[in-house]
Amino acid sequence: MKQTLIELLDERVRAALDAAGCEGAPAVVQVSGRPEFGDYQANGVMGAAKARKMNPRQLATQVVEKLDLVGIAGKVEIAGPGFINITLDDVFLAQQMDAALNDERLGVPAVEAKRVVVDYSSPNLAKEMHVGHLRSTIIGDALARVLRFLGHTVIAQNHVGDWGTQFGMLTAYLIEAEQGGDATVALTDLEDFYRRAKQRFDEDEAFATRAREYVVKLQGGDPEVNALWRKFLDVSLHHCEAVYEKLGVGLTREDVMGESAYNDDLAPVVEDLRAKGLAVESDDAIVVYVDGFVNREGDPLGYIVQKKDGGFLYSTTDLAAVRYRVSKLHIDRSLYVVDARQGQHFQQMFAVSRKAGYAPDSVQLEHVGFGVMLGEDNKPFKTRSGGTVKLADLLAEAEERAYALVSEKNPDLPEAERRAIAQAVGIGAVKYADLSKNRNSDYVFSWDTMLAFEGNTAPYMLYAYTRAAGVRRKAEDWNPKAAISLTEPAEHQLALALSRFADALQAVSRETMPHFLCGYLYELATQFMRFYEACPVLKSEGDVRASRLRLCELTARTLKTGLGLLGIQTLEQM
RNA sequence: CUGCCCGUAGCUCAACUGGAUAGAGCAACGGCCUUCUAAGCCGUAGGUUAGGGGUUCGAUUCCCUUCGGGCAGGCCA
Repeated sequence: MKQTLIELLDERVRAALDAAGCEGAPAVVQVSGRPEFGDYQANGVMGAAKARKMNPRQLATQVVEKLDLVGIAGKVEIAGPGFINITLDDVFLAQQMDAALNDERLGVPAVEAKRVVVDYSSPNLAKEMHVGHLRSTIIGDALARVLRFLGHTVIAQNHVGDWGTQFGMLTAYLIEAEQGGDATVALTDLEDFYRRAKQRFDEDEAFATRAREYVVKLQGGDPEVNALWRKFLDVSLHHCEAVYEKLGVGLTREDVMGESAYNDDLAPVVEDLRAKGLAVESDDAIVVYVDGFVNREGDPLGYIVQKKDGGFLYSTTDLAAVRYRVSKLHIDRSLYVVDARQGQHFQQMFAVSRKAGYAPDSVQLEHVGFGVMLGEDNKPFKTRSGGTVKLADLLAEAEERAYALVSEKNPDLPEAERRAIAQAVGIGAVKYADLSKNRNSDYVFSWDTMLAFEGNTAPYMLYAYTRAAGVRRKAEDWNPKAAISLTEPAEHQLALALSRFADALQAVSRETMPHFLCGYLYELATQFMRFYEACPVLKSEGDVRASRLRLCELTARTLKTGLGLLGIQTLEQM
C-alpha cells in the first residue's frame, strides 16, 4: 500500500477539482461526523467556489461528475451548501481488510524515512525519578515508537542531568559513606542520599568547602573524583532503568547522552557565537539577543550562554546538543519532549540555533510541551504529606490497586495470573490515562478514573482486545483465507474504523499528539464491542463465520499493535 | 508590565489544514444475560463552548477585547 485512505480520497477529489477548473484547490477530506453523511466528506468545494465566486452547489456537481472513485465508493452525494459525502464500497473496504491482514504492518504505508531525534525522559541523576518525569518519559516513548513504526529512523536521546554543582556535594558525601562502610546501602535510596548530603552541606562548613573543591576537581578532570562521580551516575542510572523496565519504556544506556557529554563543546560554542558577532557582553555575562524577546521592563531579553563567573548554563548545553545532532547525527527533525514551562527557553534556543546556523531551515526543531500533573484537588500532585511522589512508588501503587481490582473481579484465577494481569492493567492504566489526554493541558491524576473499566481507559481497551483475541482463539477450525463480506451495519462500521489506522498514526506523527492514537483506538474498540454484540461470530456458520473471524483477527492485531505503539502491553485474558 | 498555555455537560475529557444537529465516559434514570467474557451493549436526560465584538455561506477552532486560572520572563534547569 502506498497511501492512506485519506490520502487516496484527497488525491482523487483534488484531481476532480482540477478537472473542474479549480487547480490547486485543497480537497479537505475528512471522516464524516455522522453516518447519514457517509463515511468521508470532502469540504473543499465551498472554499474553492468562494475564491472563484462560483455557485458551490454547481461546482460540487461538476466535481462529482469528474470524480473517479470507481471501485472505491459505493455512493457519492452532494449535500448542504456543497459537501461531497462519500460512502465507501463494502467490497473495497473488504479488500482493504484483506490487504491489512496479509501485511505485517497492517496496511500502514511506509513514509519517506527521516532521521528524527526524540529527546525525552531526561531525569536529573542527582535524585530519584519522580512523577515530574512521568509525562516526558511516556509521551516521548510513544512518539518514538509511532515514528519508528511509520518508517523513520528514530534516535532517542536521554538528556540526563549529570553535571553541575550538586554532583560535587554528592561525590563528597559518597566518600563519607564509603568510609562509614555503608555506601551501597546508602545509595539504595537516592532521595534519602541526596537529603543527607544536602544536610551535611548546610550544617558542616568543612564539608561544604570540600564539596565545592570537588566540583572544581570534577570539572578539572581529577581521576579520583571522576571515578566517584561515575560510580554515582551508574547507581542512579540503574534506578532509572528499573523504572523504565517497570514502565515498559525502551530507553537504554545507549540512549543516554547527558549534559556532561557536551562539556568540551561549551567554550567553543560561546567562542563561535562571539566570532559571528551574535554573542555580546552584558553585565559581565555573555548573551545573545534575538528579536521578539523582552523582559519585565520591556528591554530586550538576552539569552545567556555564559555566566559572569565563566560558568556555562543549560542554554549553552542545548546549543551544543543542537550542533551535535545536526552535524553528527544528521537529523531532519528534533523533538524535545519537555515540560511546557520551558517554552520560552526553547523559542529562544531555536532562534539562536537558526541565527548561528547550527540548525538549517531544513531541520525541524519542535518543542513537544506538556502540562503538569495535578492531584484530584486540582493542585500539583504530591504525597499526602506534601512531598514529591517517587515514580517507583507510584507504579507500585498502580499494580497494587489493579491487583485488588482483578482479585475482586476474578477471584478464581491463580495468584500468579492475577499478578500478571495487575501489572499490565496497573501500568497500562497509568500510561493510558496520561497519553489519552491532550498533552498541552494540565491533567488530573485520578486512580478511580484511570482504573475504571468504562470509557476511554486502559482496562476497557485491554478488555476489548481479550474479547477479540478470545473469539479468534476459540474458533479452532476456520478458513483464514475466506472472503470478507460486510453486510451488517456494524460490520461496515468496524471495517471503516479498522481502515483508519494508518491515518491515525500519520496524525500522531505530524502533530506529535499521542492522544490522537488513543482516540482512534477507543473508537475502534467501541465499534468492535458493538459488532460483538450485534453479530454473533462463533455461532454463525460458513463464510459469514470465517469473515467475522477475520474481522476479529484484524481488530485484535490492530489493537495490539496500536496499544504497543503507546507502550502498553496487552493480555490474552483478564 | 510582556509573552505562552488553558477555560467545552455537575465531574474527567474529545471534537483531525474553519464545516452540517459540539461528542464520549462517570454520576442520575430506564432497558438487555438458559446466547462467543454483562469488566459489555442499547436508550433517556444533561450545553448561550467563560463574557462581548469582528471576519466568514459557515467559528469550540481565526482576529480583537474583558474576566478567570496556570506558567514563564539575565547569570537554576
